[in-house]
Amino acid sequence: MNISDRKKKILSAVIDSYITTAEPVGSKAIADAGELGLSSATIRNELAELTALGLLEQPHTSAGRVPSPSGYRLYVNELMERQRLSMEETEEINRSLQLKIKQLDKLMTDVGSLASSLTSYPALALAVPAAATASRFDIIYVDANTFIIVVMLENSTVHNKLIRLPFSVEQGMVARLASVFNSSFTGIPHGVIDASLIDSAEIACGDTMGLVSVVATFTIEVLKDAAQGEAVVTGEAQLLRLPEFRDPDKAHNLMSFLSDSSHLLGLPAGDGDGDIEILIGPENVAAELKDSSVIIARYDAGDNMKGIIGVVGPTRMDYSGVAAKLSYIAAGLSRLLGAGEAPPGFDKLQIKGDGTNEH
Amino acid sequence: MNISDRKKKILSAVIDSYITTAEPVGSKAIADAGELGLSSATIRNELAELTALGLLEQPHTSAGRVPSPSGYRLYVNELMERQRLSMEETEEINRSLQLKIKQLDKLMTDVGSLASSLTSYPALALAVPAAATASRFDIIYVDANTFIIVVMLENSTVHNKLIRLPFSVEQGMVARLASVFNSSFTGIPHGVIDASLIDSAEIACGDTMGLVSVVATFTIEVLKDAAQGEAVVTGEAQLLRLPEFRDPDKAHNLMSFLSDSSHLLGLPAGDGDGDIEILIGPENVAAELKDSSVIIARYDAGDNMKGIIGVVGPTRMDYSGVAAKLSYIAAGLSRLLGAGEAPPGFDKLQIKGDGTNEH
DNA sequence: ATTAGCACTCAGATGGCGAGAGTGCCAGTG
DNA sequence: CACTGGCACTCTCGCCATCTGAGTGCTAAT
Repeated sequence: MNISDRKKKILSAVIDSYITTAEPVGSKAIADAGELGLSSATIRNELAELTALGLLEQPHTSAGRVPSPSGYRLYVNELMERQRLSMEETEEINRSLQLKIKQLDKLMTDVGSLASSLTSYPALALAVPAAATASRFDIIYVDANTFIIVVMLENSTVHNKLIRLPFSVEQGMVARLASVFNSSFTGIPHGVIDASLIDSAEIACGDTMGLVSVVATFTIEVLKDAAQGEAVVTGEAQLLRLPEFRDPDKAHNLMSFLSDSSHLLGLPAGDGDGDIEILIGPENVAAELKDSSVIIARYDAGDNMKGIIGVVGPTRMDYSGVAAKLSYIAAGLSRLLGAGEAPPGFDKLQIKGDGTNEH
Repeated sequence: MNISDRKKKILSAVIDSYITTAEPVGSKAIADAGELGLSSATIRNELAELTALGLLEQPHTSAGRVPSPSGYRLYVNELMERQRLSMEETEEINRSLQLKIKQLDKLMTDVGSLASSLTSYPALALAVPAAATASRFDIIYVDANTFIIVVMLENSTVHNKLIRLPFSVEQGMVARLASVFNSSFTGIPHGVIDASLIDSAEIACGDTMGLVSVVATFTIEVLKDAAQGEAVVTGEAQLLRLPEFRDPDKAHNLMSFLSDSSHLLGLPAGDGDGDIEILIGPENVAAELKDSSVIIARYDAGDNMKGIIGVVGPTRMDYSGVAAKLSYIAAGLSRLLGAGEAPPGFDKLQIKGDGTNEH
């Protein structure tokens, strides 16, 4: 798409204004701003051409212009100014992250709510499926036929599951079980544990009741769960603040979609660290997101700890501000979690997304 | 409040109808239903008196009647039929609970979403503060100055925290640390661990770097967190389904209130198992809930595992249906978590809440 | 190439009107 | 005396017509 410099400026002006006001913007408003030194008539002509090019849209004949998804795309790809965070903002993020990171089990939720409160949009945080490999087992005896299996993975997360058996097991057996599991099933990637491994463990343990195989089944479940990743959404209420979601049905649609996290697990994937991906309106595959935008940033702190944080909002979004914040959070996460690897700065940030499926 | 039998029937009729339609109900509608064999004029007179008593309200002079909070209170206390769940429903709940309960760390969330999907209202689940006592420690070595402390509590929950030190520690030390913690700090209720205990552990361990005290500080934090209880809210999107929350501002208010779980931790408390508490409109202390109702059920599976599940909705709520479901879920939870204690049936259910702060 | 001017369009606000639902009250009835 | 039929009254809501103003596209002038 090759368009004149002046058109680009005008497009930017429309988008900047629309992003903050959510009102269609007219030629007069742009002329009055005085940035361009052109009369409203001239701008009107340009607006008409931009509309013909599909970069702007007109809600109705006598309204101002509104950016189309392709308009946003162009803006994001070429026009948008990279925003730098202020000292205070970066410090605040660093500080919050330091605190959050200490509680690994609530990490996702916490980082999500950090992102949400920082951007004022609903945020999503997900951990990308990883090869789940156990690094240690613990089995806690609760009563004769109940115990809890605690599995620590190589990615330093801890998972647990309650097991209830139809027969009773004495405490000593449970301890033996734990040690057998520790020697037989650690360091083996999920998926590789098969019947033969279980059999040999059973023999090693002198188990006659099929106990090992029962517990192994549970263990595999735990690993499977862990390998499946995790997704949380926070700050959904933020949606209702936005004029585009004053229609409760629209808001309800999107919120129910978001609250089923399985939808999110499918969504993104991909590698890279610190880079941003922006999906504008119809570029989203899910129908429920067709007139929303999603901005995601990847974090990556070694093989087993990586994922995505992002926000969801209307196509009218502060792309550059949100991208900057998310990118910074993701980079901070990578740095703090990864044992002292080099932190990729915001400068290295690359905006991805080619807009091939513009409509 | 002493009112004629006929008035009670009429009040019930109004409430039943209003609960399902959300429309003010008029005398004719009640007369036409034919349950009472009275003419609309008679019912009109009764309605006028019920309104004078403050049990009903009139949105405007020529509208039907709407139950007032006191009206609901009376209904809940005296009029409401206890609803029995169908065979299918109880089975479904039991089945879901069996599954959910296996993942202790996600228990709250899962039970919350069970309650929410069953009742079609936003649900809240909280674990009541308990005396947090560790039953086992594990320390996982990540690298020379990073490790994870895993604490298992007597209530069979597992917590963990990342520790990063400014100096390095060799792996052997970490193992020794774990064993000292296991012998010194297990079985001791949170709050009792003090400086002298830490000192003696330090000596037992031969620690010269203050390592024990650092880790102990973290441990106490974990215990403190655990003792503080946990609250989750699920299914907030359900609110938007309801006519009373079609106003986005109202919905936003309530949703933001709910999304800050600290508000909820304050709310209920109290003991009892399986019994229901209903807070109608202004009976709620929090201003944000003044025109909503909250129904909660308590579960209690021994000293360390108890809490509350509940739902939030408009005052126009299916009190009896929701109460029955919550009560059943709570009882099931008590039964499944508590090691085989007697399950309190729905028959034993008591409705609490005296409505003293009616307006 | 730009701009001033002008006729035109259309969404949204405003106000009046009628329909309908529901009420309160009164007079009549078993 | 409790109940009912009837009636006048009230008030909301939806509908329609009107008006206003923002914004456009086009044309003619600079």
